[in-house]
Amino acid sequence: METSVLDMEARAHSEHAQALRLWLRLLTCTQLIERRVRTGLRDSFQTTLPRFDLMAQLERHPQGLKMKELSHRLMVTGGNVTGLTDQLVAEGLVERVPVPSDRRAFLVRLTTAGRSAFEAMAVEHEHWIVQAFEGLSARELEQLHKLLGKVKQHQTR
Amino acid sequence: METSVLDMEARAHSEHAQALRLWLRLLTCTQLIERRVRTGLRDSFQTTLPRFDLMAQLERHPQGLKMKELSHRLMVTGGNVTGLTDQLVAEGLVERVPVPSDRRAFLVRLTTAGRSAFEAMAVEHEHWIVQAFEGLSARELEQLHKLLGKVKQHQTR
DNA sequence: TATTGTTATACTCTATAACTATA
DNA sequence: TATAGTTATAGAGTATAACAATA
Repeated sequence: METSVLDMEARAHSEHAQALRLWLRLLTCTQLIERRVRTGLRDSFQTTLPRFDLMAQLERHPQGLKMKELSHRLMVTGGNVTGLTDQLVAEGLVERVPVPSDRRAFLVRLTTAGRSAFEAMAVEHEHWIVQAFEGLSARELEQLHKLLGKVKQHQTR
Repeated sequence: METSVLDMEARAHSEHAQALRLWLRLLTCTQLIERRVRTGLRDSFQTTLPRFDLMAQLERHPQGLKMKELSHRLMVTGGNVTGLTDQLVAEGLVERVPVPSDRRAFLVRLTTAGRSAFEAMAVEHEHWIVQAFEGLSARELEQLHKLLGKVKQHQTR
Protein backbone atom coordinates (compact mmCIF):
# COMPACT_ATOMS: atom_id res chain seq x y z
CA MET A 1 0.00 0.00 0.00
CA GLU A 2 1.17 3.44 -0.89
CA THR A 3 0.97 6.68 1.06
CA SER A 4 0.16 9.60 -1.21
CA VAL A 5 1.40 13.13 -0.81
CA LEU A 6 -2.18 14.12 -0.17
CA ASP A 7 -2.49 11.62 2.66
CA MET A 8 0.66 12.98 4.21
CA GLU A 9 -0.60 16.51 3.93
CA ALA A 10 -3.92 15.59 5.43
CA ARG A 11 -2.23 13.89 8.34
CA ALA A 12 0.13 16.81 8.85
CA HIS A 13 -2.77 19.18 8.88
CA SER A 14 -4.71 17.23 11.45
CA GLU A 15 -1.67 16.80 13.68
CA HIS A 16 -0.94 20.50 13.46
CA ALA A 17 -4.49 21.34 14.37
CA GLN A 18 -4.25 18.96 17.30
CA ALA A 19 -1.06 20.61 18.54
CA LEU A 20 -2.67 24.04 18.31
CA ARG A 21 -5.76 22.92 20.21
CA LEU A 22 -3.55 21.38 22.87
CA TRP A 23 -1.51 24.56 23.22
CA LEU A 24 -4.61 26.72 23.66
CA ARG A 25 -5.91 24.38 26.34
CA LEU A 26 -2.57 24.20 28.11
CA LEU A 27 -2.38 27.99 28.14
CA THR A 28 -5.93 28.37 29.41
CA CYS A 29 -5.46 25.89 32.25
CA THR A 30 -2.25 27.54 33.36
CA GLN A 31 -3.73 31.01 33.21
CA LEU A 32 -6.79 30.04 35.23
CA ILE A 33 -4.78 28.40 37.98
CA GLU A 34 -2.12 31.09 37.95
CA ARG A 35 -4.76 33.76 38.32
CA ARG A 36 -6.21 31.98 41.32
CA VAL A 37 -2.78 31.78 42.93
CA ARG A 38 -1.88 35.41 42.21
CA THR A 39 -5.18 36.63 43.61
CA GLY A 40 -4.78 34.51 46.72
CA LEU A 41 -1.22 35.64 47.35
CA ARG A 42 -2.23 39.27 46.93
CA ASP A 43 -5.41 39.14 49.02
CA SER A 44 -4.20 36.88 51.82
CA PHE A 45 -0.51 37.78 52.01
CA GLN A 46 0.03 41.06 50.15
CA THR A 47 2.64 39.42 48.00
CA THR A 48 3.18 38.34 44.40
CA LEU A 49 3.91 35.13 42.54
CA PRO A 50 7.54 35.93 41.64
CA ARG A 51 8.26 36.78 45.29
CA PHE A 52 6.60 33.55 46.41
CA ASP A 53 8.58 31.59 43.83
CA LEU A 54 11.83 33.13 44.99
CA MET A 55 11.10 32.22 48.60
CA ALA A 56 10.05 28.71 47.54
CA GLN A 57 13.44 28.21 45.93
CA LEU A 58 15.20 29.35 49.10
CA GLU A 59 13.06 27.10 51.24
CA ARG A 60 14.30 24.14 49.21
CA HIS A 61 17.90 25.31 49.63
CA PRO A 62 18.40 26.25 53.29
CA GLN A 63 22.11 26.88 52.77
CA GLY A 64 21.15 29.67 50.37
CA LEU A 65 21.43 30.31 46.65
CA LYS A 66 23.57 32.75 44.71
CA MET A 67 21.83 35.47 42.72
CA LYS A 68 23.00 33.79 39.54
CA GLU A 69 21.44 30.48 40.59
CA LEU A 70 18.18 32.18 41.53
CA SER A 71 18.11 33.93 38.19
CA HIS A 72 18.52 30.61 36.40
CA ARG A 73 15.98 28.73 38.49
CA LEU A 74 13.35 31.45 38.26
CA MET A 75 14.00 31.80 34.52
CA VAL A 76 14.32 35.59 34.70
CA THR A 77 17.23 37.93 34.10
CA GLY A 78 19.56 39.11 36.86
CA GLY A 79 18.25 42.63 37.27
CA ASN A 80 14.84 41.30 38.23
CA VAL A 81 16.26 39.05 40.92
CA THR A 82 18.08 42.01 42.39
CA GLY A 83 14.80 43.92 42.57
CA LEU A 84 12.82 41.08 44.13
CA THR A 85 15.59 40.34 46.61
CA ASP A 86 15.84 44.02 47.59
CA GLN A 87 12.13 44.05 48.42
CA LEU A 88 12.32 40.90 50.50
CA VAL A 89 15.43 42.10 52.33
CA ALA A 90 13.65 45.37 53.13
CA GLU A 91 10.85 43.34 54.72
CA GLY A 92 13.28 41.18 56.67
CA LEU A 93 12.21 37.95 54.97
CA VAL A 94 15.48 37.25 53.22
CA GLU A 95 19.15 38.08 53.77
CA ARG A 96 22.28 38.40 51.63
CA VAL A 97 25.26 36.53 53.08
CA PRO A 98 28.73 37.25 51.67
CA VAL A 99 30.59 34.30 50.15
CA PRO A 100 34.17 34.30 51.51
CA SER A 101 35.61 32.43 48.52
CA ASP A 102 34.14 34.88 45.97
CA ARG A 103 33.79 38.46 47.04
CA ARG A 104 31.57 39.29 44.05
CA ALA A 105 28.84 36.87 45.11
CA PHE A 106 26.21 36.51 47.83
CA LEU A 107 24.19 33.64 49.16
CA VAL A 108 20.56 34.64 49.54
CA ARG A 109 18.80 32.89 52.42
CA LEU A 110 15.46 32.97 54.18
CA THR A 111 15.58 34.64 57.59
CA THR A 112 13.72 33.03 60.49
CA ALA A 113 10.88 35.45 59.87
CA GLY A 114 11.00 34.63 56.19
CA ARG A 115 10.82 30.93 56.84
CA SER A 116 7.73 31.20 59.00
CA ALA A 117 6.08 33.66 56.63
CA PHE A 118 6.72 31.20 53.81
CA GLU A 119 5.27 28.28 55.77
CA ALA A 120 2.00 30.13 56.20
CA MET A 121 1.84 30.96 52.50
CA ALA A 122 2.80 27.45 51.45
CA VAL A 123 -0.12 25.95 53.39
CA GLU A 124 -2.63 28.11 51.56
CA HIS A 125 -0.86 27.70 48.27
CA GLU A 126 -1.09 23.95 48.62
CA HIS A 127 -4.83 24.21 49.18
CA TRP A 128 -5.28 26.20 45.98
CA ILE A 129 -3.26 23.75 43.95
CA VAL A 130 -4.86 20.64 45.37
CA GLN A 131 -8.23 22.22 44.68
CA ALA A 132 -7.22 23.04 41.10
CA PHE A 133 -6.49 19.38 40.38
CA GLU A 134 -9.09 17.67 42.51
CA GLY A 135 -11.07 16.74 39.39
CA LEU A 136 -8.40 14.15 38.57
CA SER A 137 -7.65 10.78 40.13
CA ALA A 138 -4.18 9.98 41.46
CA ARG A 139 -3.59 7.91 38.37
CA GLU A 140 -4.58 10.75 36.08
CA LEU A 141 -2.33 13.16 37.97
CA GLU A 142 0.51 10.75 37.40
CA GLN A 143 -0.26 10.42 33.68
CA LEU A 144 -0.45 14.15 33.23
CA HIS A 145 2.82 14.63 35.06
CA LYS A 146 4.49 12.08 32.85
CA LEU A 147 3.19 13.52 29.60
CA LEU A 148 4.21 17.03 30.60
CA GLY A 149 7.60 15.61 31.45
CA LYS A 150 8.01 14.65 27.83
CA VAL A 151 6.92 18.09 26.72
CA LYS A 152 9.34 19.76 29.11
CA GLN A 153 12.17 17.49 28.08
CA HIS A 154 11.67 18.47 24.49
CA GLN A 155 11.85 22.23 25.10
CA THR A 156 15.28 22.17 26.69
CA ARG A 157 17.52 21.43 23.76
CA MET B 1 -9.91 -3.82 56.71
CA GLU B 2 -9.73 -0.43 58.37
CA THR B 3 -8.20 2.80 57.14
CA SER B 4 -6.45 4.66 59.94
CA VAL B 5 -6.27 8.42 60.30
CA LEU B 6 -2.53 8.11 59.78
CA ASP B 7 -3.04 6.29 56.49
CA MET B 8 -5.39 8.99 55.35
CA GLU B 9 -2.93 11.68 56.29
CA ALA B 10 -0.11 9.90 54.53
CA ARG B 11 -2.18 9.54 51.41
CA ALA B 12 -3.29 13.16 51.57
CA HIS B 13 0.30 14.24 51.91
CA SER B 14 1.47 12.25 48.93
CA GLU B 15 -1.42 13.41 46.76
CA HIS B 16 -0.77 17.00 47.75
CA ALA B 17 2.89 16.64 46.88
CA GLN B 18 1.89 15.14 43.55
CA ALA B 19 -0.45 18.04 42.77
CA LEU B 20 2.31 20.52 43.62
CA ARG B 21 4.84 18.77 41.41
CA LEU B 22 2.34 18.67 38.60
CA TRP B 23 1.61 22.37 38.95
CA LEU B 24 5.29 23.30 38.80
CA ARG B 25 5.76 21.23 35.70
CA LEU B 26 2.64 22.61 34.04
CA LEU B 27 3.84 26.14 34.75
CA THR B 28 7.33 25.43 33.45
CA CYS B 29 6.08 23.89 30.20
CA THR B 30 3.74 26.77 29.55
CA GLN B 31 6.37 29.38 30.32
CA LEU B 32 8.94 27.78 28.04
CA ILE B 33 6.57 27.54 25.10
CA GLU B 34 5.05 30.95 25.76
CA ARG B 35 8.49 32.52 25.81
CA ARG B 36 9.30 30.94 22.48
CA VAL B 37 6.10 32.32 20.99
CA ARG B 38 6.54 35.81 22.45
CA THR B 39 10.12 36.02 21.20
CA GLY B 40 9.12 34.82 17.75
CA LEU B 41 6.22 37.25 17.47
CA ARG B 42 8.46 40.12 18.55
CA ASP B 43 11.46 39.26 16.39
CA SER B 44 9.63 38.20 13.24
CA PHE B 45 6.53 40.38 13.35
CA GLN B 46 7.10 43.21 15.85
CA THR B 47 3.99 42.21 17.71
CA THR B 48 2.95 40.71 21.03
CA LEU B 49 1.04 37.68 22.25
CA PRO B 50 -2.10 39.55 23.41
CA ARG B 51 -2.31 41.29 20.05
CA PHE B 52 -1.88 37.99 18.24
CA ASP B 53 -4.54 36.40 20.44
CA LEU B 54 -6.97 39.21 19.69
CA MET B 55 -6.43 38.83 15.96
CA ALA B 56 -6.77 35.05 16.26
CA GLN B 57 -10.20 35.51 17.83
CA LEU B 58 -11.26 37.79 15.00
CA GLU B 59 -9.98 35.38 12.41
CA ARG B 60 -12.29 32.74 13.84
CA HIS B 61 -15.22 35.16 13.74
CA PRO B 62 -15.17 36.91 10.36
CA GLN B 63 -18.42 38.72 11.09
CA GLY B 64 -16.64 40.46 13.99
CA LEU B 65 -16.86 40.45 17.76
CA LYS B 66 -18.08 43.06 20.19
CA MET B 67 -15.58 44.52 22.64
CA LYS B 68 -17.43 42.80 25.43
CA GLU B 69 -17.11 39.41 23.72
CA LEU B 70 -13.42 39.95 23.04
CA SER B 71 -12.89 40.87 26.66
CA HIS B 72 -14.55 37.64 27.76
CA ARG B 73 -12.77 35.40 25.28
CA LEU B 74 -9.35 36.88 25.97
CA MET B 75 -10.02 36.73 29.72
CA VAL B 76 -8.98 40.31 30.32
CA THR B 77 -10.90 43.39 31.42
CA GLY B 78 -12.48 45.85 29.04
CA GLY B 79 -9.97 48.66 29.31
CA ASN B 80 -7.24 46.42 28.01
CA VAL B 81 -9.21 45.41 24.96
CA THR B 82 -9.77 49.07 24.14
CA GLY B 83 -6.01 49.65 24.27
CA LEU B 84 -5.11 46.65 22.15
CA THR B 85 -7.82 47.46 19.64
CA ASP B 86 -6.69 51.09 19.41
CA GLN B 87 -3.18 49.95 18.49
CA LEU B 88 -4.39 47.54 15.84
CA VAL B 89 -6.77 50.12 14.37
CA ALA B 90 -3.90 52.61 14.19
CA GLU B 91 -1.94 50.07 12.17
CA GLY B 92 -4.87 49.37 9.89
CA LEU B 93 -5.13 45.69 10.89
CA VAL B 94 -8.53 45.91 12.54
CA GLU B 95 -11.62 48.08 12.26
CA ARG B 96 -14.51 49.10 14.48
CA VAL B 97 -17.89 48.75 12.77
CA PRO B 98 -20.93 50.39 14.37
CA VAL B 99 -23.82 48.12 15.31
CA PRO B 100 -27.07 49.69 14.05
CA SER B 101 -29.24 47.96 16.63
CA ASP B 102 -27.14 49.16 19.59
CA ARG B 103 -25.42 52.49 19.24
CA ARG B 104 -23.23 51.85 22.27
CA ALA B 105 -21.52 48.86 20.69
CA PHE B 106 -19.04 48.05 17.93
CA LEU B 107 -18.13 44.97 16.01
CA VAL B 108 -14.37 44.63 15.75
CA ARG B 109 -13.22 42.95 12.54
CA LEU B 110 -9.99 42.17 10.73
CA THR B 111 -9.34 44.40 7.73
CA THR B 112 -8.05 42.82 4.54
CA ALA B 113 -4.55 43.90 5.54
CA GLY B 114 -5.13 42.47 9.01
CA ARG B 115 -6.26 39.16 7.61
CA SER B 116 -3.20 38.71 5.44
CA ALA B 117 -0.88 39.89 8.23
CA PHE B 118 -2.49 37.33 10.52
CA GLU B 119 -2.11 34.53 7.97
CA ALA B 120 1.63 35.13 7.83
CA MET B 121 1.91 35.10 11.61
CA ALA B 122 -0.30 32.04 11.97
CA VAL B 123 1.96 30.00 9.68
CA GLU B 124 5.01 30.72 11.82
CA HIS B 125 3.06 30.33 15.03
CA GLU B 126 1.93 26.89 13.93
CA HIS B 127 5.54 25.89 13.32
CA TRP B 128 6.56 26.92 16.82
CA ILE B 129 3.69 25.02 18.40
CA VAL B 130 4.12 21.86 16.35
CA GLN B 131 7.80 21.96 17.22
CA ALA B 132 7.03 22.39 20.91
CA PHE B 133 4.99 19.19 20.95
CA GLU B 134 6.88 17.08 18.42
CA GLY B 135 8.27 14.91 21.23
CA LEU B 136 4.79 13.37 21.63
CA SER B 137 2.93 10.87 19.48
CA ALA B 138 -0.54 11.64 18.15
CA ARG B 139 -1.95 9.36 20.80
CA GLU B 140 -0.08 11.17 23.57
CA LEU B 141 -1.23 14.55 22.25
CA GLU B 142 -4.77 13.26 22.45
CA GLN B 143 -4.32 11.96 26.01
CA LEU B 144 -2.81 15.21 27.17
CA HIS B 145 -5.60 17.19 25.58
CA LYS B 146 -8.18 15.03 27.31
CA LEU B 147 -6.56 15.25 30.74
CA LEU B 148 -6.19 19.03 30.47
CA GLY B 149 -9.84 19.12 29.48
CA LYS B 150 -10.70 17.68 32.87
CA VAL B 151 -8.47 20.23 34.58
CA LYS B 152 -10.04 23.10 32.65
CA GLN B 153 -13.53 21.85 33.32
CA HIS B 154 -12.84 21.85 37.04
CA GLN B 155 -11.61 25.47 37.15
CA THR B 156 -14.76 26.96 35.70
CA ARG B 157 -17.23 26.54 38.50
C1' DT C 1 39.07 38.96 29.74
C1' DA C 2 35.16 36.87 31.88
C1' DT C 3 31.88 36.74 35.53
C1' DT C 4 28.78 38.40 39.50
C1' DG C 5 25.72 41.43 40.62
C1' DT C 6 23.60 46.21 40.34
C1' DT C 7 21.58 50.22 38.23
C1' DA C 8 18.82 52.65 35.02
C1' DT C 9 15.43 52.52 31.75
C1' DA C 10 11.60 51.47 28.98
C1' DC C 11 7.80 48.82 27.54
C1' DT C 12 3.92 45.55 27.76
C1' DC C 13 0.25 43.74 30.19
C1' DT C 14 -2.99 44.00 33.69
C1' DA C 15 -6.76 45.46 37.04
C1' DT C 16 -9.45 49.06 39.06
C1' DA C 17 -12.45 52.75 39.15
C1' DA C 18 -14.58 56.82 37.44
C1' DC C 19 -16.71 58.34 33.36
C1' DT C 20 -19.85 59.00 28.87
C1' DA C 21 -23.32 57.38 25.97
C1' DT C 22 -26.88 54.68 25.11
C1' DA C 23 -30.43 50.97 26.39
C1' DT D 1 -31.00 51.48 36.44
C1' DA D 2 -28.09 48.66 33.75
C1' DT D 3 -24.92 47.99 30.01
C1' DA D 4 -21.09 48.98 26.29
C1' DG D 5 -17.18 51.03 25.89
C1' DT D 6 -13.49 54.52 27.16
C1' DT D 7 -10.21 56.98 29.96
C1' DA D 8 -6.87 57.49 33.51
C1' DT D 9 -3.93 55.54 36.61
C1' DA D 10 -0.91 52.60 39.05
C1' DG D 11 1.60 48.51 39.65
C1' DA D 12 3.61 44.07 38.25
C1' DG D 13 6.67 41.86 35.41
C1' DT D 14 10.02 41.70 32.10
C1' DA D 15 14.23 42.48 29.06
C1' DT D 16 18.14 45.19 27.74
C1' DA D 17 22.34 47.42 28.27
C1' DA D 18 25.83 49.94 30.65
C1' DC D 19 28.35 49.65 34.77
C1' DA D 20 31.47 48.37 39.12
C1' DA D 21 33.93 45.05 41.50
C1' DT D 22 36.21 40.90 41.55
C1' DA D 23 37.96 36.50 39.48
